[in-house]
Amino acid sequence: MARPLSEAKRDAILTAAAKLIATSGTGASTASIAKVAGVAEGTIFTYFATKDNLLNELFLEIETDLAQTMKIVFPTNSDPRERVWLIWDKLIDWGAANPTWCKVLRQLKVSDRITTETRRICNALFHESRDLVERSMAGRVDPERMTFYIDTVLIGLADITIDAVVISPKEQHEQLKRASFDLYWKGTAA
Amino acid sequence: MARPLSEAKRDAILTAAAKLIATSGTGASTASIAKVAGVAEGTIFTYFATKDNLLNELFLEIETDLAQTMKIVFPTNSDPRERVWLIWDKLIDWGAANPTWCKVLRQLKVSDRITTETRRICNALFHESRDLVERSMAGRVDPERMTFYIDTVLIGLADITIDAVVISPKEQHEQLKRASFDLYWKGTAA
Amino acid sequence: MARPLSEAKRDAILTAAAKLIATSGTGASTASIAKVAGVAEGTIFTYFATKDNLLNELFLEIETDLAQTMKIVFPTNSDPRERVWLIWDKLIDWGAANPTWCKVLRQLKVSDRITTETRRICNALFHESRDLVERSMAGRVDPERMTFYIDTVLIGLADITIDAVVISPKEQHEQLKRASFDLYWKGTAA
Amino acid sequence: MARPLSEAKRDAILTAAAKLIATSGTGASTASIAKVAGVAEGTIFTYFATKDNLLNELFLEIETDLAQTMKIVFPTNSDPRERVWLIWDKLIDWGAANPTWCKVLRQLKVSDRITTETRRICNALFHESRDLVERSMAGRVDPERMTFYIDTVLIGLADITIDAVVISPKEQHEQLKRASFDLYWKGTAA
DNA sequence: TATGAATGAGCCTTCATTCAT
DNA sequence: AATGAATGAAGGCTCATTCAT
Repeated sequence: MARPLSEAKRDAILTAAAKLIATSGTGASTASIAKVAGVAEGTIFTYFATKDNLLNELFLEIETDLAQTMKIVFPTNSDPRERVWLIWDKLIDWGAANPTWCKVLRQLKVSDRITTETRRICNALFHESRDLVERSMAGRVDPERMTFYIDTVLIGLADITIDAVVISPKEQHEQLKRASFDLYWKGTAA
Repeated sequence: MARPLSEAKRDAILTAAAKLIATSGTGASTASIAKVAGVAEGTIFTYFATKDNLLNELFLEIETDLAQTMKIVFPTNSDPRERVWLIWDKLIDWGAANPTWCKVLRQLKVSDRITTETRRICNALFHESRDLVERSMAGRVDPERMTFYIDTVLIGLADITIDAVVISPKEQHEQLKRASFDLYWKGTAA
Repeated sequence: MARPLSEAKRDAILTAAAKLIATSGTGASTASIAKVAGVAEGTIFTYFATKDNLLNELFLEIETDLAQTMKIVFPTNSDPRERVWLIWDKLIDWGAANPTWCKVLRQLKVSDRITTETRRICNALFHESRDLVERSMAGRVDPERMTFYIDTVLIGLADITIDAVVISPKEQHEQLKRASFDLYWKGTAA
Repeated sequence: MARPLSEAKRDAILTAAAKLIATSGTGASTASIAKVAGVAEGTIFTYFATKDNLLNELFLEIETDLAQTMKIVFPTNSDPRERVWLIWDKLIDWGAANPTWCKVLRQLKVSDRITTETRRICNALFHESRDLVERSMAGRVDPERMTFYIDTVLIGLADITIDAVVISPKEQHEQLKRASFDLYWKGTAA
């Protein structure tokens, strides 16, 4: 066999792409990505068929990592509030720890180069965590509003919080996290 | 230089730009914008020095319109909750009425082609309304959290709601508006 | 109105393309064509949507010129042999006078970048001349072989002769022309 | 360096190249050739130094096969006409049996990637058959026209006939072969 | 020797901008 | 001022060839 495809090189390309897309948007050129990744311009296309493909894979990669982060084993006897809090905590911390990825996500979410298929797959990744939240909220939330409060507001509010966290000094992170969670928990009560 | 002759032509260009940027992002070509606007390719550059300039002007234009919408004369004897509700109501309605502009805003907010100067000016536009909200919330919100709840969450949650409203059937609009306001009002209480 | 599209520039591009395709085939780069034509690389695409389009237009242009050449007004009382000879004469002379175009034709005829539609149009150009030949040959040629002798052999033999003429010294041109015509005329007799 | 180990692999590459060049011209990529041949991309370059080298070898291979076909032992007491006919017969049949090779030949003949040296070698391959034809034609053809009729027209007319045969239903092959031979034989008579 | 990932020059095309009309 | 042809610097992608395995 010849030189095998290198996972390291693939990652270098994705990392370089993330770095550049975070600051310049999807307009970042494949040439610049190759340069930052330390590979030849053509090499990008042995790992990704097209630039759009690269963009979609990057989106998938980041969302998968985020979804992974949210898969939590709850302590026994934890109450609903604690459970949602644990997820919230993880979510915001992930954002604070991966500011570049957050910026990339914001860029890619509004890009028409991410296919509906990719979006569908990503949504599915969060299915489990989502249902966990729903079960934890059941009973204390108006059922008519449940979908909106979980699928739209939860993710949205977390994004907002992450954005705020990323540009804040570290000592305020916990405070912001608590503030947004409080708002969400109190606000969603029937 | 004096004001360009045709205000109508300038508007046509901005409208065309909005339409195209909403769907294709800032990558929409000046040629395509000119075509949709019904003017020659070169004409764009008699109204806007560069494409970036056009983008910034468009951003400003939309934000100005939105800020205008939020300038409300409150009924005498209206209570704080009612006041914030009125602003909320206007905000969401504006989004529902201007879905294209909302999409444009989402694109431009994450673009590095909008200068910090432009962003600064836009922020200033909302100063008055912002203070109005602050005065209405004073007393019932933890002062430490006030800034975060107003400057970050209010706008952010409104955006989220607008996005949800835009893709929903009309008969759900009021419901969503109420749901998000309830969440915000109850959630921000100390 | 702005600068009008320049027929001269279009011709310069086609001429440059012909020159380069004659020697390097359809692989001649658009950049090299632009350089030889004395225009910017981008200008090619204001005159031709794609390279394939340029290729097809070039093919059409050359074939049209050749078809024009073959539209002859015969002297009154000219006999069939003389008529076919006059066409033959024009055909070979055209080839001798336009060696570059001949080479281009040879390249483009075997290229899959010339569409069947273009080929159809070109065939139609020669319809009139073709029928003239058929009428002149009627009676002295086996009807079963007529199509083959006209549509396939006439054009083919002329091509062969032109190729030979192009690489021969001028004083042999008439000789070669006579030789191939004699072969054709005698050979096709029933 | 000695002969590469696998003659079969070399043939597979040449066959694949022929198949692809017949349809796409010399622009067929070495990668696509490797794929069709069932070998690795790099393997092509252990058998052929460059793509141009592969092209030239392919040309040589096909022409050699054709030349082989034309080496005929004539029946004793065969007259001149019969001899030329036998060669003609073989020539056209070879074309009908090898349509892909014919298309390749047409592509390569007009390509500047086939060196003059390769062309010289190929011409030499047909020397014997050519002289056979010349001897058979001697006496009944104008000596001044002999070279043109044999070196240019014979091969050219055969090509034309082959092209026609290849696109015709099988039951017309003999007819076309006779028609073109008749034309040639009668046409070349002094 | 065979493999196929890696390379980077080069290709066609797009596009913001300029400028002749 | 308005037009749209002209420009040439990128951009995404392909490909012959090299080279590590």
